[in-house]
Amino acid sequence: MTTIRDVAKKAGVSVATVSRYLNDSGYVSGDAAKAVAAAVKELKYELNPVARSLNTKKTNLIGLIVPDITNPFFPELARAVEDVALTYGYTVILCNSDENPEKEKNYLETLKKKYIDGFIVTSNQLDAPHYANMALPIVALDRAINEHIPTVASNNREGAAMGTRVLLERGCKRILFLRGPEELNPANDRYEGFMDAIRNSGVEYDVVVCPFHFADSEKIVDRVLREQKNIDGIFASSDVSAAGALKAAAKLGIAVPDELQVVGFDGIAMGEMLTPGLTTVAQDVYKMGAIATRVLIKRIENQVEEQHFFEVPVQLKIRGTTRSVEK
Amino acid sequence: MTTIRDVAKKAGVSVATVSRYLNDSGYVSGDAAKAVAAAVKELKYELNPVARSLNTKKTNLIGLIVPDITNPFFPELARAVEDVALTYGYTVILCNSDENPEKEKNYLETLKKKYIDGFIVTSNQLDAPHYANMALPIVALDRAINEHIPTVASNNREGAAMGTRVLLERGCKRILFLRGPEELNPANDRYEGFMDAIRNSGVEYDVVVCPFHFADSEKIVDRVLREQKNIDGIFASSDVSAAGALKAAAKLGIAVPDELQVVGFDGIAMGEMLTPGLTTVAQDVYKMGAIATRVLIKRIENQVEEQHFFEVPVQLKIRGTTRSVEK
DNA sequence: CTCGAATGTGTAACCGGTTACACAAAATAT
DNA sequence: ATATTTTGTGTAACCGGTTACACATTCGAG
Repeated sequence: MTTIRDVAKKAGVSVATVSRYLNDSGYVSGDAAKAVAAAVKELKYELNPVARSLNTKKTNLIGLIVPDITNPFFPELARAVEDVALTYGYTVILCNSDENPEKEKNYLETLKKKYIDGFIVTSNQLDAPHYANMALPIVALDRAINEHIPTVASNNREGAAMGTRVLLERGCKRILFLRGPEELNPANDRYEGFMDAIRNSGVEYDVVVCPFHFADSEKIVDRVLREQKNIDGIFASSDVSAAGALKAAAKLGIAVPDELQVVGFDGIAMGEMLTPGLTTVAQDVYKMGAIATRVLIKRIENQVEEQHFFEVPVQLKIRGTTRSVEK
Repeated sequence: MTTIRDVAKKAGVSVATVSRYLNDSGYVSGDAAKAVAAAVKELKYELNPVARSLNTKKTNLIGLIVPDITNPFFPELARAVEDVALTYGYTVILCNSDENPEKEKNYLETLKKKYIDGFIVTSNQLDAPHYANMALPIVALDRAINEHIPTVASNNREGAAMGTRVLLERGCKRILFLRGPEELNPANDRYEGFMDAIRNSGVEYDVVVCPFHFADSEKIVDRVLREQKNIDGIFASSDVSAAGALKAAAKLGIAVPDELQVVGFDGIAMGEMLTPGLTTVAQDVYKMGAIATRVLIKRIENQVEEQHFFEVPVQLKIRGTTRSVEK
């Protein structure tokens, strides 16, 4: 392995000059630069990033902490993070936290020791002490807003209001809202948005807490639909729970969208694979990931960025689980 | 930051002794061990892994190269890799290759310089020169088998035969096989399996090449179904293309499973969210990822492992896109 | 009792970079 | 012409570990 000393010797300069040349820092004369460049080329020298990291405490590594990459919301996010990171010369470490604070903390600490440069985090415990003392650039995604941590999120509240209006405009008279887990910020925002839209509509509604999980949602919706025969619209806080609802409806022989209209939230790819296609409030997950990554890298590279909160607009995707609007 | 020298001083021993104690290598007396342990505790010493890596050229990092994490087949794989890696104290770097050899090569080289310990690769270019000269532990997943690279894969051929038989047993008289891309090994194996089962059945069949992509598949199947009205069974080489086929059938008003039965391959979560549920040949993706990771780590840690090929059995999941078997 | 092997420890080189600092030469200001 | 600043370079310390090697002691075998 050729080292910087080999290069220095061959170029007839000191290692300091070579290092300055390589990092474009400090003064290097034209002659020296030429000599070093030639030596680098001739020796096929490649800088050892680990040795560099030992000094600089930087690694061009960023951590992406998600609850579970298996949740269909996250792969696209990961993809965006990876794409943007690559553009800037960074590499992504994937961490599944299972929403487990211990696991999360463990990752944070282990990777910090490895001189990781920063984290993009999807977590609902951003206020936990292990984040406060972090002293490392962090960007929060989708969830939880903390004073000191920049956050990228969809306008969940407005999005949920939009989704609700889709059902209202299409004549629903009794709407079931599948509220997400109460400990999740975005789920709460969506609940607020639903309430915003439903409150003055005069339409009857019902709220049931339902995890973002297919089988659980199917079970819950099955029960509710059996108990309350007159429900003609469901707004689910996630596409996965919407899929569960559709399944339950199908098993009960309830026709969608004729007897029951369904709207989801998220915009995951599965939505259009269903038949009928799932009407949904689509988040621009890729964009969220891309923004988060850029913000993080800016922080890592000490560029000033005054903005702290980045809201990414959602977009309605009207598909087959709702009827056409005019009566 | 406390260093090994601080610990040595406090414990009244040399840095070599501390290092030996920490690494459990060489001789360390009971007294020395106790003194060092106490010093470590008192100083809250934590070893700097980057400094260590500079010497050992190991980082406890492994790379996972997938074509695209967004493809629903891969998140579960990534999850398995991550879970097992964590167990052994390794961390996972995620790389999306887009099947692009340049990108792949670039990752390989960049990360090798960072002293990454090994790679798990899902690629169809394992014979490419950049793999041959790698001199790093690699395990191949799902695709391509190379003399020197251990491979973990499903028994695609037998699985495809099983899937085909599902249609045959249920009385299909004219089967359409959606063959995957010809450059993918597993797709070819599935084709062979299909042929194995169909050849002597006397049943008519048709083969169409179809990428593992929803919209493309829908388009292709739509065309074929329009042209050939008598198709009563479709075996798709992937669940995503099966979903496309179902969508096409629905749009054409063809009833599944009454007029047309469909079987997929992969066993991704989406399959059960569809209505009717997708009958499929399920791969045990999690297991594949877990095995691959264990094999890789064994290699990294120089444990001998004679076995080179690991076949993971597939499992039939009979759901609603096929009828019950008895006539 | 002698000797070779096993046990235990420290010094210093090394992994491969970065960078503070000292110093010299050239350019600019006075 | 002198003082000051800018430019350019090298030496050596440093980042924080690992480890080859030399050396000392203890132990069991013969």
